[in-house]
Amino acid sequence: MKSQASASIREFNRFYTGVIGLLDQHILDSPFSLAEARILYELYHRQPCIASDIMAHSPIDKGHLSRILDQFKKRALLTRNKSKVDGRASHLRLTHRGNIEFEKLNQASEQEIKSLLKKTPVKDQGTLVHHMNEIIKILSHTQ
Amino acid sequence: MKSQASASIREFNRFYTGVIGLLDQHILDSPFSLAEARILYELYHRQPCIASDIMAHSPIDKGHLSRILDQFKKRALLTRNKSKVDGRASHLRLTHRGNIEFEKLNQASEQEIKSLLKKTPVKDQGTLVHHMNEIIKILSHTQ
DNA sequence: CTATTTAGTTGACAATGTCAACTAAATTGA
DNA sequence: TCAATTTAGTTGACATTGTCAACTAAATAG
Repeated sequence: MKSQASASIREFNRFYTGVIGLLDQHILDSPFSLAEARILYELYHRQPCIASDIMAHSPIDKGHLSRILDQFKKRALLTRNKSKVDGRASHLRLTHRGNIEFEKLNQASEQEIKSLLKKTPVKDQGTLVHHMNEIIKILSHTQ
Repeated sequence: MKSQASASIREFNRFYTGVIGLLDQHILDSPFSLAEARILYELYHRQPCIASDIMAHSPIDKGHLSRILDQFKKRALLTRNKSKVDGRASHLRLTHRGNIEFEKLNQASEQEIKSLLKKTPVKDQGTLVHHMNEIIKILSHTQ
């Protein structure tokens, strides 16, 4: 690898860290932390699931996760039902309210992206998505 | 914008957050936090500069920055010289040791990228960089 | 069955980030 | 010119977030 490549990648990383920062701003106006928003996303898409499913797909400490789930339970966003086949695990499911909260967050995120792209011609938006998909293809073996 | 585009962008964001996480791992083995590493990067490239130059280019609270600079001073990585033209500001410069430390971090980062790409054919590495540069072009107006 | 692994909880704590009040110097503008 | 405002940076107090290890209980392996 030319060392140039690694410099370019690092430049992209700094740039894109900024983009992600901009796009995460909507979370600041929500009742969720970044970690909570991520967990909510995982719950929404994986439910019913158990805590270790989430840990397998999201880099979070199990103590931290356990407490976030407590919080969600207290806020009536989540139900935890002890599994009948494995007494150690609990089946996690979002409540109606939990699903609604996720969808609100999701819509805010969509708005954030629209606002980011409001000066980007639609044609370029398609090209952008293409480049992103290609990057995922090339790097997918690393994840 | 098709809502498909925003879904793709969010998928890329989740994916790339993971990549950045992998590439930042070397910082865990270093004597620097993520924020410190970022500040060190800015200092290295902008020196001599003042604290507000860094704040203008890095999204960090001024209190936080002030304390990180204190730390760097204590660890003999940094000198602070009160400006003669503006008595409020101090000129920041890395010491020899500070520069060395940055270069070590930089090399570790380069290693991290090499290791990430070790299964990626060189040709794909070039293509990857191309896609990254195109994304920067398309989104550069947002930063 | 013992030994180990897995799922999750809890306590203690460290690291990190945030907010506001504050000093001092520079700049603005009537 | 000089009071008002802005800018640069510091400090204290605090909240949030993340990390580590010890622990219970259930499941699984040999």
